Amino acid sequence: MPLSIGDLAQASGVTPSAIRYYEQAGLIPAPGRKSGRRAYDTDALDQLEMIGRARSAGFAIREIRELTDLMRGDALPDDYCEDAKALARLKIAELDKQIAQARTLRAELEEALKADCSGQQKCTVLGR
Amino acid sequence: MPLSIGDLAQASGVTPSAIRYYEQAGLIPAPGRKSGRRAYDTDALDQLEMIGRARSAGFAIREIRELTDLMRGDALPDDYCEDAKALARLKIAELDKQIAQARTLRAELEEALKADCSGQQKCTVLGR
DNA sequence: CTACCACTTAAAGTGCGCTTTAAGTCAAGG
DNA sequence: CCTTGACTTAAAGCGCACTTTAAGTGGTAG
Repeated sequence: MPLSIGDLAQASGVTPSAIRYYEQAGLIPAPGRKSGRRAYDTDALDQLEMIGRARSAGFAIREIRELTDLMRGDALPDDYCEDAKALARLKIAELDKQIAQARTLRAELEEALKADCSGQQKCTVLGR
Repeated sequence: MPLSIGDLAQASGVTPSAIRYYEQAGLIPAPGRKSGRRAYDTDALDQLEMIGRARSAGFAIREIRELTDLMRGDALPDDYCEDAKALARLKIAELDKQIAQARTLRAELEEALKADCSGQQKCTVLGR
């Protein structure tokens, strides 16, 4: 039994208007319709979750579209296979860099937490 | 010898206008002036690098300001120490979540790379 | 039949994070 | 002296990712 856009929004935490926006932007395929209304099957949920991960990793809508286009294998002749692999490797490298930066920042915050302010005039939690 | 805003931009990879914007937004303190012009010392560079990490981790300018305010220890009575710690812990948790998501996405891309398209009609690099 | 409610569209609006513009200041070099 | 060029300001502009609005379409419950 297919999901309405409202159901999908509920399940995914993405608003209906954002889902329509993603469809228009080509991030998700246009679903079937029941009496004019969008009817999704459950793998739309997986797609939205992946989009969420990519967004939170800082990828732009345009970049995500490049990836999802490839993942759907749309009109992708054999010749482009290496291009697709190159794009994937590029994104992996970006993720690695981003993960490293997040870890550095995490360490800085963790370090700051070690400070002990008890008995001091000023809080030194995040100060030197 | 202090750096001009142009020098700092060169060294940090952040444009002069973005640096002024960060100053106006309260992310970095207003530096001293030499005949009307901003004169930075080298720890401005560290601050910009940290801001860069936080931005790339998806933190908003407002959130970064909260952190940098605390790190400068500005007008922070002892009473607020626990608040500061709570904020730091919150951001650490956000970073952990974000790192986990980035890793999931990385694994998805890595998995896609394992496909072998040679001799196929369509590229399957990022397909099912 | 009526009312409601979730949906539909296209278009306009919003907030963020800068960037660009316009007009002016200042120190150094020719 | 005059130009050059990097700086100064305040204000306007821009692209992105949505959100909101306005007007309309069904299917269902009372």
